[in-house]
Amino acid sequence: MTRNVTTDAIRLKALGHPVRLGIALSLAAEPETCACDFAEAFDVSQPTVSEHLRVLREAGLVTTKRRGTQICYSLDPEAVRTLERLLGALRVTRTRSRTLARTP
Amino acid sequence: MTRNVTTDAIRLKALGHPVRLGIALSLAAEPETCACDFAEAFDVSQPTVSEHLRVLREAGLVTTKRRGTQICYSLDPEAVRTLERLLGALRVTRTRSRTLARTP
DNA sequence: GGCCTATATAGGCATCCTACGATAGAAATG
DNA sequence: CATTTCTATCGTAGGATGCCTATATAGGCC
Repeated sequence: MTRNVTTDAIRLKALGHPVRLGIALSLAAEPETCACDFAEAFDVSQPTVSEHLRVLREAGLVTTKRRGTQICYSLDPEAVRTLERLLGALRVTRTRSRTLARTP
Repeated sequence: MTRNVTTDAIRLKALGHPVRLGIALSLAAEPETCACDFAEAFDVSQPTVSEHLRVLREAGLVTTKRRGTQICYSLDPEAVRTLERLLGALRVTRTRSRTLARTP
């Protein structure tokens, strides 16, 4: 129950950027995508993509695999599952506090 | 399918802070909590809590209801559901691109 | 109105983010 | 080894974030 709020927050923050979220969604549909494919897809420079990938990597959201000169990125399914569980914990479990319910 | 990536990113970013994520988790367990209860719970000043609540509010993650002098916050179940769907979209749908699979 | 409680806003300051161009590193290829 | 390709890192500038104290605002109560 006492989940690691800090780790979760780091991962949510990592996904909390349009480019990085777009990269993650793209990786869900197409695993093992090379870094070079993202620069053109999201209209940012190569160093910027590399930086965003670094954030995702350090958050533990993606894994890498070198394939020749290029480096392929994939989503870490375990990390995604962890976030899904977190979102599940955000589902409201009670409709209203009984103490507050008495107050008009 | 062309979901609003920007809105999703804003919400993920809003949750991507330990205090705000803590507030959200707290609200899931105890809806309609007054703002004043968070300051002591998270060991930050009242204006800081107010600022964090503003971020959650502007992200559409929480709703407010005035009760006398105090303002009670609740999670917006619809926003949570939206994020759950987003996380679902992050589940890897294919194991490997066939094109890439041929490359050693 | 005057006072109290709860919340929001303003101002200030330090830190972090994000973008870029330039450059360095790593692997394949000639 | 030299070159090419792909990726990462460096350096930096502008803006955003997060925290505080001080102050303003809103509602209830006497």
